[in-house]
Amino acid sequence: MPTTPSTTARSKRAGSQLTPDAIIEASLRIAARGSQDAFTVRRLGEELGADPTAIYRHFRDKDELLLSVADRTLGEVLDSIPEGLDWKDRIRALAAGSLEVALKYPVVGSAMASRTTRRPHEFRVVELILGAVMEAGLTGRDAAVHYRMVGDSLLAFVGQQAAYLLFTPDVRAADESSWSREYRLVDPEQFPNITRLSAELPEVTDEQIFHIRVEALISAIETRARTLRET
Amino acid sequence: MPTTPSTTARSKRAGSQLTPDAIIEASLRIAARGSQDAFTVRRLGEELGADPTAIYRHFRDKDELLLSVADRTLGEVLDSIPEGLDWKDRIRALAAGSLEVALKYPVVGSAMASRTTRRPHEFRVVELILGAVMEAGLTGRDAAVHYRMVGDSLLAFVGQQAAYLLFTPDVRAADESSWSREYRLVDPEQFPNITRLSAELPEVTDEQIFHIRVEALISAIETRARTLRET
DNA sequence: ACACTGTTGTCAACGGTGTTGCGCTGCGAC
DNA sequence: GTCGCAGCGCAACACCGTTGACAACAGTGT
Repeated sequence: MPTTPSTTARSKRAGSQLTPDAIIEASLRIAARGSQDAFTVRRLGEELGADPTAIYRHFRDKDELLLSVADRTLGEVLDSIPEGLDWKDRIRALAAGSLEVALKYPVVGSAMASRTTRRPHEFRVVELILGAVMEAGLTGRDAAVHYRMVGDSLLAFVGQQAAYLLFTPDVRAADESSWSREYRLVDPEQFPNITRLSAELPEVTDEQIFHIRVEALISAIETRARTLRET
Repeated sequence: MPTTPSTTARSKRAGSQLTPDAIIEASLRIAARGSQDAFTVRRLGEELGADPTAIYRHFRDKDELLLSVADRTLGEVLDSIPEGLDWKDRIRALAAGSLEVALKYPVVGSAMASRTTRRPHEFRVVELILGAVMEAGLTGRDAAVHYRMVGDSLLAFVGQQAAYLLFTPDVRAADESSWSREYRLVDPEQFPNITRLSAELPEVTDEQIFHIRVEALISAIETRARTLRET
């Protein structure tokens, strides 16, 4: 059950082949292969050259492993954020970084969309967002609510994008074609707005949506701060 | 394979016990029981008093059934939106209605967070949102992008809330307690902002977050429309 | 030097999932 | 009256996460 060789400094003993770190890294390797290769316990055992069930000596269940893997990727995100940015750019960097790793490890990103890891790196992210909204001028309950808005929104969006990558190619193709095909064929009487915009709708890219959603968060914080300042 | 008795008008024959509609309604009954009762094919067969695999005579696979069920709930949402609202209140009503049915049928809401049903009612939702952003003063590409912002954001948020309801009680308890317990115990040196707000953070309710996220979307549309008007 | 203890990996198996192929049945059409 | 065939039940498959019993082995106390 203990994750480290417990007491003494004999941690370098050759006997223990598998370590939590090795398992996490193997998980990331599988996750990086996207939907081509499902992230299953048996597949993980294969990747480690060990019996699949050996994993249960180091993690209580697959969920705990997933949380640990997610926390590792959170670290990647945090390390990619440069120092010395103002609050807006810090949020932008956090958003961009989160999206990047979520697309790199889709299984992880999608599984974490409505979870909390309660692990070291998560506290750093919370601290970062709180620092940003407070630097923007919010305090107390306002800061708390706006932090949750930013945190939940980023998680949801990033999870949404990641989950999309996990769909089988045919599902994804059907999804994409609907914009350019089916939406062009709707009844103009019943759906005048769709008809009017049928040319523009398929042109919208994920990057545009991502950008505008992040800016919406930032401007919500800004607006609230200005309102407080004026009263 | 055909979903209707194919050719002639003999659709009212008594022989066929199962119909797509009956299956969808049974699915909704199970989904409404939340996480207490998993939404599985076998459970669905039990609910229908039929063999589980009989469902495959009416739906290609579980995913297609899920899309149909989701479209049905979309209808519920649309019917709950009153006439004669201005664009802001229409978006608010759509958001509130979506959240309501997603929490009523968590499995459905969570599964649809990053999907597109490509079914009748979905076109009506798209039309509704497009109408709102155009009434706000956006056109062309601006309208298209902002529609996607609203649509994707609502879906993501509602899916996130629904997914949370599906977690086993112990996972949910661990999640909730983290705010009131663990976040109070962090190192004040390393996490000054968390420490400063440790009293306010657990006080934030889902309703507050929901409200502020929806308003952020509305004000983003408003701001963009004002910018266009001024130039 | 020895037995003991606790950790780590292997193996077989369990209960659960979605899904498919085969055979029966009974209705509607001719 | 007979036939065709859609609709359903049944058994089974492949896959999933997880558990319990067992073997190998390291470190420790006597």
